[in-house]
Amino acid sequence: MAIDQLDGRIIVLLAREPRLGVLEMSRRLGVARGTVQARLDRLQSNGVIRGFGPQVDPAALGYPVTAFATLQIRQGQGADVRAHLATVPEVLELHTTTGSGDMLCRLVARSNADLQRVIDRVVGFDGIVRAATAIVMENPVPLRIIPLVEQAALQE
Amino acid sequence: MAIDQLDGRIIVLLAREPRLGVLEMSRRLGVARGTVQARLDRLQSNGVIRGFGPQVDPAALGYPVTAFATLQIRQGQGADVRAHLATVPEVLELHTTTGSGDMLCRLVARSNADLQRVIDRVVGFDGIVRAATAIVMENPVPLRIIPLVEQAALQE
DNA sequence: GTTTTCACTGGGCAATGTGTTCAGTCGTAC
DNA sequence: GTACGACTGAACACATTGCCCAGTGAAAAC
Repeated sequence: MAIDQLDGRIIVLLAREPRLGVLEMSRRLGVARGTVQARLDRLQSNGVIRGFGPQVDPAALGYPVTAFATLQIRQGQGADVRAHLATVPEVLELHTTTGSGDMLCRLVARSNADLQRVIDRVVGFDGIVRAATAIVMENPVPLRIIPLVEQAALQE
Repeated sequence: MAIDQLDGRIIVLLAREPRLGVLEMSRRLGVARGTVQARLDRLQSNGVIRGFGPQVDPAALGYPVTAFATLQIRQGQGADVRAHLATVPEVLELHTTTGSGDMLCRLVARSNADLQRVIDRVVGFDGIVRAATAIVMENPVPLRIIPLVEQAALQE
């Protein structure tokens, strides 16, 4: 579960240049190929590296509008609401949070007008008492992991 | 910018089994290798596929606590706050949203106690007027893209 | 109606990387 | 002092990659 500095360098290198093969990585890092391979296997079976799925940009897919919605759920309806939201493709992410039956979800839409349709579909469900939506205007820090990995690697 | 069904199948296949090579994908999809290669190149230069970076699980790195913080920013201090938050490794993501100088950020921490330290560091900055934090308890829908890709592929 | 354009096919080629195995070295924990 | 675990450097067969090509078909332009 703890990663050392070599693990950290492997992850950071891979994050910067994902197309690198094991052989090229071992050259860059100055270690044997088998070492890199063993580390990668370990990181993946550890669950530290979940996978190498393609990072898709919703904006490029035609969904340039992102929003976060805070939902207040009627007591005992949590499971139903979760199931409902899971069926909406525009719901990219859903969290339950502290607070009385609160959830937070990330939405995307084709336009501000389309966002209204998405929100209607999201909140058009019985268990949802109230919804507050915040539309994203800028994304100064896109989802990142490198600084955290470097931090974790230093603390060994 | 629009993707067709073959593009969609490529992305979905790649999301499910990221280790697949171009040759194996062409076999599974029943098209020529060159076609898959050309589509992938196009998807990447389009920006639809941003990359294939490793998906790192913060929990496995020792940061099992996730939280979302809503920050209210003093007028005109936005740029400074952004720069400040970018230096905090535990800030994984930052958005500016509608609302009077509001920002939303995703945080991780080693424990609930550690979250206090992170929040102190985040809000210990002049331009931040107020902060409201919601701790994530469950994550019923982890960040996903496949349903949206399928939706986009159908609409052609 | 003819021609151009474009994407896809199916094949071949050299070069490279992969998965795997092995023996040898080093430091550390017992 | 010995056993263990991790790393090294090398070898091997094999599959895949990047790149090229000519041929086909359909749709768009003329």
